[in-house]
Amino acid sequence: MDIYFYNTLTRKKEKFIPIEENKVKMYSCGPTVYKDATIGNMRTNLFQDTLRRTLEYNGYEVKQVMNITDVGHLVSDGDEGEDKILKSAREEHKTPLEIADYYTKLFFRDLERLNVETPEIICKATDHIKEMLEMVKKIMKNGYAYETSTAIYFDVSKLDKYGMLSGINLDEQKAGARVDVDPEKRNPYDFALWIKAPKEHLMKWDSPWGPSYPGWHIECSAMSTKYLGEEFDIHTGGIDLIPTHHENEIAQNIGACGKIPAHYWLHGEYLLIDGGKMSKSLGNVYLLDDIINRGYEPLVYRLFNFSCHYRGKLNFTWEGIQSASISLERLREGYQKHLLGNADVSDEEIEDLENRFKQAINDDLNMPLAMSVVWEAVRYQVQSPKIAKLLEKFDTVLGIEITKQKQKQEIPQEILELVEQRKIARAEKNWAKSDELRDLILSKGYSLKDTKDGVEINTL
RNA sequence: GGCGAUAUAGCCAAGUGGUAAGGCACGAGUCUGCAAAACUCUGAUCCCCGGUUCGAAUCCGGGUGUCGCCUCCA
Repeated sequence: MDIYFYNTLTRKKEKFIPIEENKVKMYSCGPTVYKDATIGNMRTNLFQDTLRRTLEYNGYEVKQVMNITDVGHLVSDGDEGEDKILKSAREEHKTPLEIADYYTKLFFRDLERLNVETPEIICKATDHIKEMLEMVKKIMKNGYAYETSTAIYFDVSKLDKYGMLSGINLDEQKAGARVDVDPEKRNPYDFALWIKAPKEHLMKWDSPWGPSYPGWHIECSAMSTKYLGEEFDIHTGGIDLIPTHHENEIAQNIGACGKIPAHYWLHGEYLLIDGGKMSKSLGNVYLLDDIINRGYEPLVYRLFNFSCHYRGKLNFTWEGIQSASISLERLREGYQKHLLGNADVSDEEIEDLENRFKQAINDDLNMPLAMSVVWEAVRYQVQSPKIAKLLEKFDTVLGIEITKQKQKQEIPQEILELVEQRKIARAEKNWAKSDELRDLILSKGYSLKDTKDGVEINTL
């Protein structure tokens, strides 16, 4: 079955044709490890994970590379201000290495909690200084860069076209739109490939231009080329990376080897908070921990993400999380029922569900549509292990651990005794006492359900 | 000012020419002493105006609203 992706480069949905049959090489822009990753960051990672899982579902062997930016990302994308890592180091009284290590660990802890598959290659910028320097030299040699007193800049005017991803037209942009343009820069959109370090700068390396450090964008060009080659299949990232980071990455690769690195560029939209953007100043920045602290398991957030297409703005609300939480529970309960069912379902029926699921994910990762097929399977008119099997297969893409059973909690003896007393009261049809006991148990933090098979006790 | 996205039931959200998927909530029912849970059933003509068409949420034109980027951000 064909797969279609929306390609930011062409602004069209295109049939996916890999360079090498049955193999996919993809590069995913990873985090700058200077602060906690937000649930917004995680949305992008979930999108990328769904992408790779979909490719795997279709039988592709995926080689995914993800970078860890631990140097060079300045406070401003206009190549101004402090390095983000250094800024955090100063504020937290730690070394840059400590900062990077600390936030890298937290990042991967969150990915693991969200059941995100680990990329085949994870590479740190600081481990690839040599490759980056080589690339800068190459770009310079090809005539696409120039030196100033402070940095090596990429000269965007040397390109036939700068702005192919974001659709900006340099002629139409106001030259002075960016404040504080470095007077030595030839064009406002020129960006730093390499930056000369001030004396006290903590992170710097030797180079033909003295002690210096890399610009933000060169790492991705250098590392993608090293691990995936000059041309690979898919490049992913958040939508905000389009106008600067990815645009510059393309410029660098063209400057170095004349090629646009990736054939397909996929970008995930923003997560909104209560209808607006997430920002520190508004105080609405949420971490995965915040969701966990409210008593939800991390995979609830994963399922929540499937309620909307990755190219649409997803609005985060606690109501939405609650909705996803209930859904997750019902999906898992539904799976268990099918597992224990004994009805037969025709192979044609199974095949039909499977086809429609695959069609949905293969159509530019249409997860909301795919979920509707999942629900159809879960709520099928009869219960059958065949459907359970099918759901397990779906879950290789969903990653919501649909086979997971509710944990049996350790119930304290005190509660068990009260439940026993209530059982006797009920047998005597002493409803008043029965309800009194139920309220008492409730006040101690446990809820009761009277089912056909006896009493079910749950913690609140 | 430039670029872009979006407007579908209370909420979230699919659907891009043939009479509106799905989830959550609400309501009703089954079950239960009651409750809870579970299951079943129930709801929208798709921002407004005009046009194209046998036929439009879906195409075109105009309008309005919301949001994002161009400054840090996935």
